[in-house]
Amino acid sequence: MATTTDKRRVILDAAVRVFAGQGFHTCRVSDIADEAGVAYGLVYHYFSSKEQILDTLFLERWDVMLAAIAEADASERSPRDKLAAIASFIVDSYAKDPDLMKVIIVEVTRAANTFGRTHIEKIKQAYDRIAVIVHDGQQAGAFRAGVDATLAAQAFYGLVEQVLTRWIFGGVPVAQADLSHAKREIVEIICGGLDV
Amino acid sequence: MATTTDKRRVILDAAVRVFAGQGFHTCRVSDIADEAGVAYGLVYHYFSSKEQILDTLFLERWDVMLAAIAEADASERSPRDKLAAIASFIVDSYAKDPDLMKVIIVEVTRAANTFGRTHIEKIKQAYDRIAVIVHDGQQAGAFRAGVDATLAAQAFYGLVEQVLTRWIFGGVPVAQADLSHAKREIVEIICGGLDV
Amino acid sequence: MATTTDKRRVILDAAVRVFAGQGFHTCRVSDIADEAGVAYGLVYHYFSSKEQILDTLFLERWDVMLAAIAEADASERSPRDKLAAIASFIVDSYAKDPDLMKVIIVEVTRAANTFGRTHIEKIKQAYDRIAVIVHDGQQAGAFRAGVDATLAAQAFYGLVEQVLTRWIFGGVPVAQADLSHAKREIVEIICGGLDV
Amino acid sequence: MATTTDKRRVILDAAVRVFAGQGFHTCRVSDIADEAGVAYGLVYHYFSSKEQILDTLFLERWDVMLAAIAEADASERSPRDKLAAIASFIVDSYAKDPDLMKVIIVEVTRAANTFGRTHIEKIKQAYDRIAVIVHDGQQAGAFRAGVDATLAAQAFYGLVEQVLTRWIFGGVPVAQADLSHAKREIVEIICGGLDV
DNA sequence: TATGAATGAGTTTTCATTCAT
DNA sequence: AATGAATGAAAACTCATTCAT
Repeated sequence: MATTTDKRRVILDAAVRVFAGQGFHTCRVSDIADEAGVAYGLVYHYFSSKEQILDTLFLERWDVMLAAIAEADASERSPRDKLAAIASFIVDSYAKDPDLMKVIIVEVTRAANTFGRTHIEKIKQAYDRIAVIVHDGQQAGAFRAGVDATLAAQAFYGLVEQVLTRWIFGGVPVAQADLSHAKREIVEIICGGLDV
Repeated sequence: MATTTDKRRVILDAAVRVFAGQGFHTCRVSDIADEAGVAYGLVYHYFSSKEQILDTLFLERWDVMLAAIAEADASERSPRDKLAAIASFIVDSYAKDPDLMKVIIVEVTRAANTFGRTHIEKIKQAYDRIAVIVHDGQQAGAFRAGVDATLAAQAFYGLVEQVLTRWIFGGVPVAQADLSHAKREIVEIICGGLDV
Repeated sequence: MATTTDKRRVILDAAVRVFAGQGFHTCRVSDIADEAGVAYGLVYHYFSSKEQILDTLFLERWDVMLAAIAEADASERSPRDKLAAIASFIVDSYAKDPDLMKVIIVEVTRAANTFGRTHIEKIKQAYDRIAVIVHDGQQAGAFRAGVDATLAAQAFYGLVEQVLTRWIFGGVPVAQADLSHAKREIVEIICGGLDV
Repeated sequence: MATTTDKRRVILDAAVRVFAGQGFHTCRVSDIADEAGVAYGLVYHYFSSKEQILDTLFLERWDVMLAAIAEADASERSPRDKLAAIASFIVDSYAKDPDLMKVIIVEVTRAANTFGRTHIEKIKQAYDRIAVIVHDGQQAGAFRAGVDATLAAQAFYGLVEQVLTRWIFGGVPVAQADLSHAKREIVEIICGGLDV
């Protein structure tokens, strides 16, 4: 059993904890090195800047996310179940590694100025694919035709992000029951709406 | 002769433009002074720190927002129209001063770590009041009882923020038609849902 | 009597001493600040970088030098005396402020890679004006026509620089007698040549 | 089969190109390793520091130069022809390997502070031997007695260096005709002088 | 109020050098 | 000999904040 000591990975993982704990702007590179238990310079051996670490973290994760969305879309499920699968995936991602999701959302996805700018395109891909699911659902008669698909996709993704944000802000570990509840309700609200 | 030269106001307004343009973390206090056309030190005459400027900006605006929500809630409208009024108010706020809304959302509302922390309570008030509207709507039989009111409020607010974020990221001025479209659809989606 | 405390000047003068003593590449900005007796940051208040300080020093001095050459050329002297005046000016410049001349020569004039590059044009102006003096001397029949004027100018300037370099390397203060001797001999060698 | 892969030599040659291209202070040891196509650590296997590489380069070349001067001096030539031989040797050295000469002159010979310091003695030997040639020429009645031999030697060497410096700064490859012209004129100016 | 020079701690980044393999 | 990961000291530069005028 190979006790892998991939220092690059160690640094990346340490960065997640540090970014989540103090925030990207607030932390120092030395905090990451310390947390990783490696020499200062090694961080720069593997990454060209603090930004590039965040970059890497985001890209790694977002690609998994895009793959999950694609897979959901490609499945034989109903449109509603496709959305459910996506919501489920994101919620589970948070449950598995709250720090990582916190970093992705707080420091990248929602940071319109500094960082998000760089990744707008990549981020939009996720929105767009969800919009396609909604649109196809409308074509297939599973969803109401009268709604703006793009806006609906935003509602869906906005709600998911909002839920995670609450958990992130809350600071308390989220119970298994909350996860299930959230998964179920997210779809219920978006699909069922508020009207009687 | 009301050539009011309230330098404090001038600085505040300049800060909005600077924060919106470069981001809170990226800009320097001198950028604000330059933009305002005042001496460096004057910024510190009126504000104790860079943070305090953002603080002030947020508080000023958020109180107006809370008032608007309260007013909507207090009105004789239907629950759905109350949500419509709030959506309308926020969208109009963006139309009137996109830079300010950008700053509020990007630098405060969504900055879970650094800044948002300080204002969580204040921010939550808005969410909570919206949740109350939903809840009351359910009590009154205007909204479905089966939905989690808190989650529904998050869906509503999440969608609104998501729409603004799109506009913010887009960088292009938003047409009047987009505003009206957004106002209408936001409510339609949240209330009507996607299901046929 | 205005005890001028132009901190900018103080920094510039301190830089001369530090550059002369340790060399541009070897010294730290903090050495300059210390030598000047000012806070670290003030150096950056007046100059944008360590390089820019050297830049300023060079430009200030070289312009004086070009003016001296121009003045010598404009005078009614014989070509030989014009060269003598220039040699005299440069030698006196060294006598007056050896550190400054050391910095100019060692760190700028002779540093083909890093720094000199930037100022090649400015440096060339001096060479060219001297060449013109030689050329005019040849036209006027005061100098031999058979020699390449540009090369002769290089010989003249090369010798002057070589002499200063010796003094610089020598490290010992130069006696008045050495100065006079040098002024006289420089012209004698360049004009009289070695041949019997 | 002499596919000699003397890595030490390869590193040395690569260093010449790198030093010439970026300058000693600006380049990194890794640049040299990259240029040489060897592993980072190998540079330190053969040399104890970046300085030592420059050291080696200088010493190798300067010894050849001193030998050439000695040889010229030992020959049966006239003093004037001895100087001509030396000028010729240096000019040819530049023609053969401009980068190497550039490094020697710019980074060692002219760097009074940092590097030259170490080699002052070695450098002076060249000057001194040239001065001896001049002095002997005066004794033999071939050169004018009235001139300071040391200064004359400086004039000679100063001109040669100045000519190379021009070529170095120029950056353009030098034509064969320029080489011959320079060789001829250098001696002509130093020996014949400017006077009619 | 208003100015902007002065301060100096704090952080990123660079890179020569070492060392285990 | 050869490799390149690992180390960490060193320095430039930034900028919020203070303060004398």
